[in-house]
Amino acid sequence: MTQLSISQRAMAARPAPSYLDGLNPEQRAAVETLDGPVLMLAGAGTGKTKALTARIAHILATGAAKPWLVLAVTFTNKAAREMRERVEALIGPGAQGLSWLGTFHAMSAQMLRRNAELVGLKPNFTILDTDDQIRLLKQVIQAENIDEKRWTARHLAGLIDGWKNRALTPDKVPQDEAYGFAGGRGAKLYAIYQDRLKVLNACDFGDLLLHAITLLRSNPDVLADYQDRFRYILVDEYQDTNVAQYLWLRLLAQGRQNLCVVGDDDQSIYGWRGAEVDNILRFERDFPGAKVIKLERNYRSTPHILGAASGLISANAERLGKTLWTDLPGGEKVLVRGVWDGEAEARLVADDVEQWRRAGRPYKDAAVLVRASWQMRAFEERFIMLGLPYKVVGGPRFFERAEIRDAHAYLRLIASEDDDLAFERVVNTPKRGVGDTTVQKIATAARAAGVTLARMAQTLITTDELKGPARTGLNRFLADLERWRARARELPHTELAELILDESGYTDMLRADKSPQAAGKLDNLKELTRSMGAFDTLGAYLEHVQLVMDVDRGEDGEDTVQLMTLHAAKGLEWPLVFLPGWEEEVFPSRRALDESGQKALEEERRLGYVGLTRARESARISFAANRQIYGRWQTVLPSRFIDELPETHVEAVSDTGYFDHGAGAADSRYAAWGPMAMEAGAGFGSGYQSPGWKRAQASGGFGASRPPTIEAAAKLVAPSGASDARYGVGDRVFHDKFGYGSVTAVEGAKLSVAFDKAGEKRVIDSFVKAA
DNA sequence: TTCTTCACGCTTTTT
DNA sequence: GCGTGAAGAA
Repeated sequence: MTQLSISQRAMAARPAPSYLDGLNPEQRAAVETLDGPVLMLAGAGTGKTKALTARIAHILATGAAKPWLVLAVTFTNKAAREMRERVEALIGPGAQGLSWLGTFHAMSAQMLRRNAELVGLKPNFTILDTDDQIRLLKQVIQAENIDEKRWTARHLAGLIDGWKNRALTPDKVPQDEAYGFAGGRGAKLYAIYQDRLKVLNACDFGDLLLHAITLLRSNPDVLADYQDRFRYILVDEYQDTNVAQYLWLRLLAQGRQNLCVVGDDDQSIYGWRGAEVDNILRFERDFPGAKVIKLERNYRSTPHILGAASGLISANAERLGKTLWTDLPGGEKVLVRGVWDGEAEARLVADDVEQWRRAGRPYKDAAVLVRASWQMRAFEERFIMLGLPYKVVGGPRFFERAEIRDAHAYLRLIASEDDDLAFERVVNTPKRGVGDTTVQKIATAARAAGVTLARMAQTLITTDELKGPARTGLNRFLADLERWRARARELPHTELAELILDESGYTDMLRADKSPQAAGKLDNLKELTRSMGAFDTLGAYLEHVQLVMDVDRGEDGEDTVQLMTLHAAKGLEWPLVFLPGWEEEVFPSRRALDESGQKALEEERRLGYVGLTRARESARISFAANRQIYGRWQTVLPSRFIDELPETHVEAVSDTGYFDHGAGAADSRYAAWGPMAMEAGAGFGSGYQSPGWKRAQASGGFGASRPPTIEAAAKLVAPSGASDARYGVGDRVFHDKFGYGSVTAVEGAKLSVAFDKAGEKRVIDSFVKAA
């Protein structure tokens, strides 16, 4: 008798198993509807994870299936970890043996390791990350004599990823798309790249899924085995699946049709990396007889927040449609505030946070969610100035840092000497006199002889092919590798890593580095050796980092304001949420709109919906009049999304204080916001429109090198005949004939102005007189 | 081989 | 405005 059936009997003895406690009728239906396909449409904050984990608990506890016969797929390792923990919390040891709970990629890798030969790989294949992928593609492009400045490896990598997301092998790439790269050689390069991967016994992330599909498609016995094995299949965040993942699932689910997918079409925000909202919109057609269960009761946010979010998302056309409701009390309206510029916005947010803190609330209950990571800088600067504790979530990932990748390359070389990409990465890091020319020489010879770089290097140092420092350096490098491999047998892998970093001169190189980042890099390497300690062997560690590009650094529990992108915020929640930068061009992002038009606009809107629904008690949107983007000042307009928020749930407030023009403004919502009113034609008083000068922006404005100041703006809107209005160097001016310019010198009433368009300087009398 | 200088281009991000 | 990356100089 297994432990499972004991706990099962214990469960059966009780009328209502505890994992069903506190579930509402819809959630309960989602848990207990076990036969046939199920689509759980779960709006934000409706207890989706709770229902999903309870469903797994239910399957296991009722004995419907053994844990190893349940396939549960997520997108991120974090989600997989959380799911496992929560199922364990619900039913205890019965959850052990959930060996098929993980990400699409990890599950694919698991299948491939068992049957690697069937797709032309060896079972110990390596998994390349984006960086390896790009370096390999660069080689392919060079080998084909293509201008790599015109056609970058990064661009090609993007195309290939896109094709792989759509499960397109090189022969299936549509003609017109292949023509988009290097004059029609896109598909050919893709094919060459795939050949190179095979030679290297390597996969990129897309390959994991693609090879798994190939494995299942071309081996009916393997497919039948998995179809039979997986009694129940569960998929989290179904709205984020791409075509390849859809095909993967369809193959596996075809047998028993016991597929339960959970998602929210309104929270699909990864279209740009291949996610197809269509998959969830189409589910009922793909799986006839599917039961659709909607979770609409929200346990997270106040009615005002839900109202604002619902109003916004209702502007989208392609929706399955849900109406979130809550019986939580009213709370405050969503605040919308206009500010002068990004700095003022950061000041405003920081002030709010301090007030929140003074009211006895913790910092960690507040989050700032931005559209793009460059927006974080202003907040960080302000927070640092005030000594306000904050934490950037996401950002450059630990395992993608150069020093960590270098260390890994050394370790990979110890584990398998034929890892060419690793060899190339560190053969001259730190510098040992083995430059590009030498590496090229080795690579050409290795390719010709059909051996690995390391092996060819070994051969070449015995000949006279290489001379001087190159030969000495390479010789020492190879001898080092040999010695480390020998030590690897007796030394624990953490100590081995330290030894390698020391003896290779890598730590010395960083110590000699005077740049401020060097110290951090050394810390990161320490962190690396520490995190290796959690694994028994070097091999186990490397397998882990290849798939799980994240390290559990256990820094939870710190009381800090959370600063992150909207994308990173999905699945999280806070009582107080700031949503800055709601301006056209920024959010919705102009780039997204340029690239994918209406489709992108809807996705941006969903992003706004995700942002709003993160808030439990208070959501505070803000927008600026002037924004520094890539070091250039621009005037910006409030986001169209602000207009789409239902007024009944929104409170518009001004914090500028300087430009309160009240009822005269075009839209009372922006009443207090000077520049907007100006743009809208509300005017700043009769004197503003003086002959020849349509508009004089404050210092700053278009393309200036310093931010506009309130004082300068006030000066420029001085009453008519204001020939005495004084300008400062750097002020922006606009002239009918010459367009925008900036003041380079002031002499009495004469201004020297450099006009942007004309590219020349002109001296003009004063701002009331046309030049 | 390595150091220096100029040009370019720039979201979101997981595996 | 800044970091990367490629081409020329030492």
